[in-house]
Amino acid sequence: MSLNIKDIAKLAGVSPATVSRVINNSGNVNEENKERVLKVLEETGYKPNALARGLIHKKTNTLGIVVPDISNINFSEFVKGIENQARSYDYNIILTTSENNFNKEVECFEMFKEKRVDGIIFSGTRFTEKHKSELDNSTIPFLVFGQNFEHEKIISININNQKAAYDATKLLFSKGAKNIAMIGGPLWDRAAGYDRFMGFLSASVERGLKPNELIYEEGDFTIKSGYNLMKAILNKKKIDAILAANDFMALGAIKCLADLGYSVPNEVQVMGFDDNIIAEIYNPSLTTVKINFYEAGKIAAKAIIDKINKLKVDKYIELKYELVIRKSTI
Amino acid sequence: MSLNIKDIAKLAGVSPATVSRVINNSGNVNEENKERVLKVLEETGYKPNALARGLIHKKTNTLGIVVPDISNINFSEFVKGIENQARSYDYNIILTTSENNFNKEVECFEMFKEKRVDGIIFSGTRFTEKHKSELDNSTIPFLVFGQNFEHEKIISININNQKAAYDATKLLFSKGAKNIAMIGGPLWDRAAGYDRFMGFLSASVERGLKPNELIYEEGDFTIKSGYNLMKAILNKKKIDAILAANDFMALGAIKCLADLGYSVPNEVQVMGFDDNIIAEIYNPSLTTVKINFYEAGKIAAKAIIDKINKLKVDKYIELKYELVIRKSTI
DNA sequence: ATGAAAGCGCTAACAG
DNA sequence: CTGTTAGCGCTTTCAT
Repeated sequence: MSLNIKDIAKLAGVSPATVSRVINNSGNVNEENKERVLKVLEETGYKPNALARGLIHKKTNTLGIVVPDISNINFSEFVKGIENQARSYDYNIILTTSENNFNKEVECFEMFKEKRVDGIIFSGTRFTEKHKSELDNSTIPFLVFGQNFEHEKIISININNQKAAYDATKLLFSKGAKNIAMIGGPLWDRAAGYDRFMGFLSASVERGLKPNELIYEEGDFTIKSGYNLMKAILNKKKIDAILAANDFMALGAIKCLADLGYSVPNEVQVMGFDDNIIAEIYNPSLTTVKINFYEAGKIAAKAIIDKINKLKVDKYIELKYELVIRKSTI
Repeated sequence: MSLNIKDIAKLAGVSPATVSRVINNSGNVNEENKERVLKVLEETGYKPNALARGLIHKKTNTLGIVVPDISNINFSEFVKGIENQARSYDYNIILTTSENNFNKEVECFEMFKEKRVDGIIFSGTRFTEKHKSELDNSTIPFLVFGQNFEHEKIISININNQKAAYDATKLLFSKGAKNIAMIGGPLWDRAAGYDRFMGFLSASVERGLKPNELIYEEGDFTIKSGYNLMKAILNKKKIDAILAANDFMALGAIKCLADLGYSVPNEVQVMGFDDNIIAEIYNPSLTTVKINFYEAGKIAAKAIIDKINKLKVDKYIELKYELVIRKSTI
C-alpha cells in the first residue's frame, strides 16, 4: 500500500540508511544523492511511519489527556491551551473524557500505557487506590490539573482555591453584604468543593460570624443545582449575597432570583467562579473569580514536556486568578 | 524500563509466542500454561506495546480529528460525540485544532499520515487544491462534517442548511414579521454562510420580496459581529425581525437591541442557528435552529469506523435539525 | 500445544 | 560518504 523507506531507497538508487539520513538530517550525505532522495520524497509524498520510529526511539511525541467533559467550556479552553502549546513543541494529544468515572480514568491510563504516550495530563476529582497503583507502576510523567493530590510522581497545577474564595467573600462583604450564603460544590472535591468552602468560611469567621451560622448548600456545579439551591435558601433565610463555587451555579441562582422577582444586584448580589464565557454576556453580567483555563493548559503542556525532556519542573505550580467585577454585584 | 513480551515469557517459563496467544486469545494454549501467563501478566501489570502491534497489523485504532476551535461549544459537543462513540468501538482520537488555517489543516493531515491513523474526521470551511492533493494521495478514510465538498473519497455529514434557513425564515414570517434582516456568515462558507443565506432568500422571494430588497449583512459568526451588524442595520432600515446565521451573532444582535432600547421580541424578533447551550439560558432565551452536534459526532465516528471496516457507508449523511421556539420570538 | 524464526518499517552502529 | 546488519516489541507462519 503506502511506500516504505526501502521503496524510496530503490527509487533513488541508494540504501535505506541514506534515505534515513536525508530525512533526519543526520550524518553526512553526498549532495547529489541528497538531491535525488529529496526529489523522490517530493514526488512520492512519502511519510515515514511514526510507529516504527516510535518503536526505536521509545518516544511517540504524544500526550495523553483526561478531562471529565470536553463540552464544559472550562475544560475545552484548557485542552485548547494544551493542544496549542503541545503542537508548538511538535507533540500531539490523545484526548479522552471520563465523566469523572474512576474506572474510565484508570482505563484511559492503561490505554495511554499501551500507546506509549510520553506524558499524561489528568483532570479529575478523586485519587483512589487504583489511581495510585496505576501511578506507582508507571514511569510516564504525570500532571494533575485542578487538584492537589498527594503523590511523589505527580506534578500539580492549580490555583489557590481557598485564598480565592476568601478574597471573593471579602469582596462581597466590602460591597455591603451582611448575609452571604454559599452554593458550593461537593465537599469531597477537595479543590473546587472543599477549599472554596474553606475560603468562604475563613472570611466569614474573620468577619465575626460563627461557623454554625453560615448558610451553605452543597451543589454539583450544574445550572440546575444552582437554581434549586437558591430556591431552597430563599425559603429558609434572608440573604443579600450569594457566592457560588462556579459560574454555572451562579447563573442558575441568578435565574432563580429573577424568576422569583428579586433584583440582582440590588437585593441580592451574586458572585461566581471560573469566568466562563457566559459570565460576561449574561444579563446581568456576572462578577466572578477568573481562572484562565487556556493559559493553564499551556502551562500544563509546557511543564509535562519539560518533564519528559528531563528538565527541572516544580512539583507544584500555582496559577494566578483574578476578581472580575461586573453587574451582578454592586 | 518497562517489560516486554520476552520478559513475560521468561517469567512464565514459556515462549513469547505463547504469551502472545494468551493475550490475544488466538490459537490453543494448554490450560496450565495459560494460568501461569495470566498470573505473570497480572503481577507485572504488563501492557503490550501498541506501536509494535500497529506496525504489524497496519492499524492503530486511532482517529485523527481536525476542528477549527475546540473551545467553541458546537465543536466541543461534536468532539465529545466522536470520542464517546469511538471509545465504544475501542478507538481513540488524536485531536487537533486549525483555527480554519488551511496550512495547519494540511499539516495535520500529514501528521495523521505519519501516525498512521485509521481514519480522519475533518471540520473546516474550505477545500483547496492542497486539501485535494492531500486526499488524492491518501488511502485513509476521510469524513467531512458541516460542508459538502466535492471529492470522490469524501464522506460528508451535514444538515440541509438551505432548507433549515428557509424554514427559519418562514417561521418568522408566520409570527407576523414583515421586514426580516439576515445577519449571515461569509458567503464563501458554502454551508453556514452561503446555503443559509440562500434559504433566507428563497423564503423571502416566495413571500413576494425582490432579491434586491433583502436586508443582508455579512458577519463572521462572532458575538461582536452580530452586535455591530445589528447596529448598522438599525441605522439604515426599519426591521421587525432578525435571522442570524448562528447563535453567537444572534446573541450579539439581542445585546445591541437591548442597549439601544428595543424590546425583544415585541419590537424585534430574533432567531439564531445551532442551539448553543447559551441560547437556552440567555435572557431572553433564544429561538433557534437546533443542530445536535453531539449526535453528529457519534454518527460521524460510526460512519468512519464502518468505512475503516470496509462496510458500506453512504457518501452523504443528512442530519436532522429542529426549530426550537423560545422567548426571542413572539 | 508450543517454540523458532521471519518480518512489520525504521534507525544506529559498524565497517568499509 | 555509504551500505550492511542488527534490533525496537510484537505477531504469525511453519515445524515439531
